[in-house]
Amino acid sequence: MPELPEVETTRRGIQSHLEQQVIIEVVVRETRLRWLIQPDLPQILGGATIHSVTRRGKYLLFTVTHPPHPGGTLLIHLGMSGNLRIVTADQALQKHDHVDWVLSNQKILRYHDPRRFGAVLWTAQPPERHTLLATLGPEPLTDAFNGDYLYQRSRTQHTAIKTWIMNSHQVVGVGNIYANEALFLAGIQPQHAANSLSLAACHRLADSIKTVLSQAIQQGGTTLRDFVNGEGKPGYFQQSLQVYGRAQQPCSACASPIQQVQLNQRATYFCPQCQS
DNA sequence: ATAATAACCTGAGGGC
DNA sequence: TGCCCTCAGGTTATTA
Repeated sequence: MPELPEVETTRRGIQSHLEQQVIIEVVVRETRLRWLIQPDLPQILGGATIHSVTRRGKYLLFTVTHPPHPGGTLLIHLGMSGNLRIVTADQALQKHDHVDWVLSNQKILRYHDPRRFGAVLWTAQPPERHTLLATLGPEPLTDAFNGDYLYQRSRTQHTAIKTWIMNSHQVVGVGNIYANEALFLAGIQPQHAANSLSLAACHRLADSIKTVLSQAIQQGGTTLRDFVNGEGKPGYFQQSLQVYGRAQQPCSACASPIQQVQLNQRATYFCPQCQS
């Protein structure tokens, strides 16, 4: 469910409630996520102080210190259906509320994930060295990601450009909704081979990815069915979607019917007139 | 190395 | 009401 804008929206919503707080207790009700939650996580985190709440791609990173014990980083991924909310103790438990972090300010960070594709992982290493983070591509909203990078990296890649930009080893954070939207904005057909794009097209696409993701963050993300931010409220970028979920509806620019095809098992939407 | 596919899960919605 | 099918915002592991 959550792509970069939804994860960033979550981060911004929970950050101020967590930083400098001590973790009083960790309650794990379900350990079977994408990877099993390690059994000693409550012991490791009990008494630790949360220093910072940052993001790398679609991962949230909670840096904790625990003197005289070693510190480390809690990594949380929301998968397809996860969310993190700040709640109070009187908030009734819902089905699929898998983990609680009880904090010294009386608040609780609550992880909810029906499909359990998400992850809650602990690493004592610098987080960028963790196996899952070490091979990630650049952040799309930094200068390291630009048209030149996209052009150079895609020269040997015959896969569809939409599949390419959704690959976190090339660039992080772009999921199915925003891949569709960015390609529409750039005027590029999703099924074109990545190595067939001109340098100019690569620049348009990199710029479009930055624009779409930035605007979505400003609007608090996209709520299709169940995304909620740290306060439990939905985003509203869904009102700005130009192609995603709009099969057969008229293109906002030229009124041609939006087409839907399947690309690598993912629903793909584009305007056959505006995107070439 | 590259590329496509299977797999991990639950829940919602449609057709009958 | 219920059963069966398809689909869903992600990513890794496996297979050609």
